[in-house]
Amino acid sequence: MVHGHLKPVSSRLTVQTIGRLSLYRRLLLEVSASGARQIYSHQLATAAVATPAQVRRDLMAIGFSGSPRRGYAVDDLIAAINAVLARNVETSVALVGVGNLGRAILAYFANREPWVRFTAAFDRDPDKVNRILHGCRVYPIDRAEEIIRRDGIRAAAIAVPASEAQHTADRLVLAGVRSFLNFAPVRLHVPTGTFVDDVDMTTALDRVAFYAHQPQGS
Amino acid sequence: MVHGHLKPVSSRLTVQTIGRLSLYRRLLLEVSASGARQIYSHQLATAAVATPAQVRRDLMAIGFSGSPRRGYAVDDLIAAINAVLARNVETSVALVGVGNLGRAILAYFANREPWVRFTAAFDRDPDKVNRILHGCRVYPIDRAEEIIRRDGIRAAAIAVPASEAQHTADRLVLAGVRSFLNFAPVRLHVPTGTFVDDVDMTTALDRVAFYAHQPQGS
DNA sequence: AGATGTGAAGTAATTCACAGCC
DNA sequence: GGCTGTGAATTACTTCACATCT
Repeated sequence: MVHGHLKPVSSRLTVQTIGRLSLYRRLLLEVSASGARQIYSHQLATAAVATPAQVRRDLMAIGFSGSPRRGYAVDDLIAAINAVLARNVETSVALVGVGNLGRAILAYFANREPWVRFTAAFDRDPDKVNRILHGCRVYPIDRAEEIIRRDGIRAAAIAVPASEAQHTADRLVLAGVRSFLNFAPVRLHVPTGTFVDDVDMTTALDRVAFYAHQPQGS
Repeated sequence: MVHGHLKPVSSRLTVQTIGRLSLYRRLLLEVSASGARQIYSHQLATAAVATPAQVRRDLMAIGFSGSPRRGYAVDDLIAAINAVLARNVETSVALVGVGNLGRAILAYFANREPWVRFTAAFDRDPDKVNRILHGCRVYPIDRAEEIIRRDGIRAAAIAVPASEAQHTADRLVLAGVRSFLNFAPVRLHVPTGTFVDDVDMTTALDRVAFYAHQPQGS
């Protein structure tokens, strides 16, 4: 779930379009690696479990055109999505909370998305500090504001316990963070213009449990 | 993101209502622990970062009524949500893939949601098998069908590499699983009547990176 | 007075369907 | 012929606004 609000952004780029562009890019990178140079909207739609019209709308939203005969040029499309999603620069992300979940996040993203890098992690526990985990240095939490300001970090992942999440977010906002990946099972209150993407595994598991009990079919 | 599709379920219970009910329950459990017996829609809405009308609609959808004078009875509401979300029974969930992420999932959910339990985990690696992690026994992947059938498990979390996710899902569907929590960064193709909730950290991180670059405000 | 419950309105997102092009 | 691009239609979701109740 996404909240934190009000980012109409350049005209027609909604949150869900951004999400699907991320998915398309991932699929296209595989397609490209497999050697294909062109792809049709219906092929991309099948891979993305979406409709061809949806794919075309999304590509229209970023101003990317295909050819009626040959579809979309795979590598050009990847480049276009790269340009939109991260402005062709590497994004630095901070991580707060280096528990089980935080470490799994660092491991998961190490070398997975070259355009995003966890450049600093923070934890309150002195035993965790000053190590390097999966290429990311862990600092004491008190240095968060200083380092985030120094490095101009504007995105952060929150992997602290639920009870500390709001306070953590408040501090990070003051330090200049305006985009959050929130793993804590609470909703964060943030100022207008700040983005929050909730990765709410708790809610997700509850939904899965609910549908497991629904009578089969329909 | 949620796909897998077509669960109109009992009239007005949409996927997002189910998700918010999960959130409300979590908030209400805290409210209840703090001693409050009644709560107004606007209070719950503030905690959930939603509107009061949304909260009332959601509660209407599960047929729960409050009193104009005193709002909603906290414990009754928790009970009502429990009845809807998991039919008041404990849901058994299988985990496939006991890597970094899979282990973090087991750790994260251990004792977190009493109404859901990871009762069996599966992995291909013989070194991981036959241990008990956070109360969950790890079996060889070849025994998945057998054990899922035997225990009547209908929900599963997929935490295998992207390249194996579809194949894993196919096998689980055959064994009787009809609701998936998918952590792999791919979209699963599943039969109608099967539910998939994607916990797509990759997409989420890309979104966060995108909004980190958006000009501040609005 | 200040809540709830809800029809009606509004807004957002998706899909249809078809003109235009290769 | 079969694809793209897109206005129009549809569907889904949220919010308004007010009658109703205590």
